[in-house]
Amino acid sequence: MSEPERARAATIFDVARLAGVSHQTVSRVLNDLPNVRPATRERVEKAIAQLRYVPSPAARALVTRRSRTIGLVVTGAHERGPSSTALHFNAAARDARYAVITASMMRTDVAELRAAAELLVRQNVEAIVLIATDRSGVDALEGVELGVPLVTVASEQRGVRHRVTLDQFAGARAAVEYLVELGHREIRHVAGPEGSMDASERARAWFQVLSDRGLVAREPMQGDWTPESGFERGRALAEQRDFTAVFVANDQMAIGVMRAFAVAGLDVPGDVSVIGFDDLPESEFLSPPLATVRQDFHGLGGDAMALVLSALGDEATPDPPLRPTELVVRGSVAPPAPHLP
Amino acid sequence: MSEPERARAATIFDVARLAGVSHQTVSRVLNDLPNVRPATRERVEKAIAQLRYVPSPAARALVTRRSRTIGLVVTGAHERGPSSTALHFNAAARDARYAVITASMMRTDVAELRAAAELLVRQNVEAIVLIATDRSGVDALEGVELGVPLVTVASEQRGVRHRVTLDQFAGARAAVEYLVELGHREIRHVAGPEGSMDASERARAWFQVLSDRGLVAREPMQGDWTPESGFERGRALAEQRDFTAVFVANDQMAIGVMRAFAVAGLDVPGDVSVIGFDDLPESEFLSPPLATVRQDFHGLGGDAMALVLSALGDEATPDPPLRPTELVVRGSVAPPAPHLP
DNA sequence: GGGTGGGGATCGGGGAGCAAG
DNA sequence: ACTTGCTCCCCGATCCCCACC
Repeated sequence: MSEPERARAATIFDVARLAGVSHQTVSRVLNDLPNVRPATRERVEKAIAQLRYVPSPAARALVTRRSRTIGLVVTGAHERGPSSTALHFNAAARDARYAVITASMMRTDVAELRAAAELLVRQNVEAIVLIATDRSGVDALEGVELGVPLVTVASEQRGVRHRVTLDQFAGARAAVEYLVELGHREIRHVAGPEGSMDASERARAWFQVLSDRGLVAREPMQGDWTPESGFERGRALAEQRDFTAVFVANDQMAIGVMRAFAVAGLDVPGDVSVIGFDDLPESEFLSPPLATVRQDFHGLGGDAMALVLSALGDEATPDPPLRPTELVVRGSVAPPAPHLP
Repeated sequence: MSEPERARAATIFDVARLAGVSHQTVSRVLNDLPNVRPATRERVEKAIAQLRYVPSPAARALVTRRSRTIGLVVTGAHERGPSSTALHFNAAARDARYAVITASMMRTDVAELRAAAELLVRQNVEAIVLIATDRSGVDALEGVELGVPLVTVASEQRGVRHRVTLDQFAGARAAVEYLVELGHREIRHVAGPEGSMDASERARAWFQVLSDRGLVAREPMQGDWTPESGFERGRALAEQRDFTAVFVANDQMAIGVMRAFAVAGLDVPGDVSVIGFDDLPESEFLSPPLATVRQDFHGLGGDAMALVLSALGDEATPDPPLRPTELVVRGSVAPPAPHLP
C-alpha cells in the first residue's frame, strides 16, 4: 500500500501545456495583464477551468509578499462587544474577498499579543486588525513596527493611528443625563475593570455629567464585567441605600446588580433605577426590562474593514467617524420616589 | 521618497551567519533533527532568539506542502454555542501551533457554506472544521469531496464522518426527568427552530421522557432561539395554563418565556417551573435564577482540535466520546403547587 | 509594435549528496 | 561514528529581459 498520495495539484505549467501557450502567458492571464489576445486568454481560461487549477497561495505569497489575508487579534473574546465586532468584521472581510486569520484570546497578555501579531505578520497578512479591550493591549501593538498597517478597534485615542470605535462617551452621557432629568440626584456607578478603555470612557462620562450638574459623584464601585461581580457590588450598594439610581457599565453586571437588589428587597425601579450598557438580546425581557445603551457592532465591523481597505490603498475611504450609540429606555428606570433622599 | 519598504524579516541565512554555522545546521535545529551537538544547537537557538527569527510559513508551506493552517466554518455565529465553541477551538489550535482561517456566518446558506469551504481549500488549509447548527449545513459539506479532512461539530450523526459533540440528548433528558421527579405531569416544551440539530435532540429527549413515564406530550411550541420568540410562545402558554412546568430549549428563550409569565401574573416557580438550556453567565442572576443545562464548550473546542490532529496523523488520538452536560438546578423550578392541575 | 515564448532570477526554506574535520 | 559545511536542486508562482513573428 502506497501513501494515500493526494493528487498533486496542477501547476501553471500544466495549464500552459494544455492551452498550448507558455507559462508566461498563463501568468499574464492570471494577473490580468494587458497584451493578451482575447482568443488566447480564452484558451487559457478554458484550460484553467478544465484542470480546476488554482494558483498556489504559498508560492504566490512567497514571491509577492501579499496574501489577500488579514490578521485579526481579539482580546476579551468571550465578551459581547469584542466577539460581536469580530464576527461582523469577519463577514465584511469575506465580502471584500479577504481571508481572515484569527487569534482570539480571553485576556490581554502583552507578550502573547505581540507573539500572535508577529506570527500573523510572518503569515504574510496584509494588515492586522486589533480588537482591544485594554489600554495595554493597544500599547502592545502600537509600540512595535509590524511592517503592515494596523487598524485598532478601541475606545481611546491615545497614540492610536488607525482607529474605529463606538461613541461610548456619548452613550454613557446620554444614559446618565436621562437619569438626572428624571430627577435623580444620587447616582452611583458600577464600573468595569481597571485598564479597560470602555470602562473608563463610561465612568468618565458619568463623572462629567454629575460634575456639570453640580451633583456629588461618589466613588464608583468596580466590577469585572461579569454578573457575579455585579451581584457583589449590588449587595454592597443595597446596604448603603444612599442613592436612587445606578448606572452600570454593562448589562451583565446590571443583571447581577438587579438580582442583588431583588434579594435585598429593593424594588427596581420603585426604589432604585438601574441602567446598563450593551443591550444584550435578553435585556428587553428581564423583569423589569433593562434600560441600556445599544451599540452598532455590525457597523463597527464594517468600519474596521473599510479602514483596512483604505490603509491598503485598495480603495479610498476616509477615516470613519465615531459610530453613534443609542439610549434604550425601559422599565428599569423611573423618577425617584419622593420619600427617598 | 522611496517605497515604505517593509524591513525584510530575518532569513535562515541571517541566523546561520550570526551563529557562525551553515544554513543546513540551522535547518537541522529548526526541525529537531538528530546529529547536532548540544553546544551548537544552543548557539543557533540563541541566534534565533536574538534575531527574533521565525521561519516563513509561505516558504515552508511551499516545500513541505503543508500549511499548518486550518479552516474553520461557523454557522449560527451569533449564538452562544457556536461562538463559544469557535473561540475555544481557536485557542486550542493556537496551542498546537496551527493558524486558523475563519469564515463566520449567521445563517446556514448551503451555497455560501460551500463557497466558503472551497475558498478555504484554495488557501491550502490542511483540514476544515465545521461548526454546524443545521442539518443542511452538515449535508452541504459532507456531500462534497474537499480533498482535506473534515471535522464536524454537530449534534447528529447522520452521515457525519468525523464528529465531536456534546451530549444534548442526555442533558435534556436529565432536565425533564428532574421535573417529572419533582411531581410535574404536564410539562410543555418550547423548542428551537426547524432544521436545528440541537433543537431536535432536545425535543426528542423531552418527548422520550414523557413517553416513558406515560405522560402526555402536547405539541411543542417552536421558537427561533431569540428571547422575542420565547416571549411570544410564553404568552400563548400563559393563556392556556394547562401545565405546571416548561422545558425551554435555550436560556434566551426561557428568559422571554419567564417575562411573558411575569406579565401574565404567573409566578415562577410558584405557579410554573421553568428550565432552560445553555447556562448563560447571567442565568444564575435572574429573578428567579434560571435552572438550566450547562455545556462544556471549552472541552468541545479541544475535542475538535484533537480530532483534527488525529485526522492529520500528527498524533494518535481516538475519536472523542460525547461530552457530558450538567444539570444546574436553580430557583426557577419547584414541585408543582398542589392546587393546580 | 502588439502579442507571445524562452530563459532565468527570485522568494525562503527543505533536503540530498558528498567531503571534511 | 558523529557532526558540520558546501553545493545544488526543489517547491510554484512572479517578473524581467530579450527575441521572434
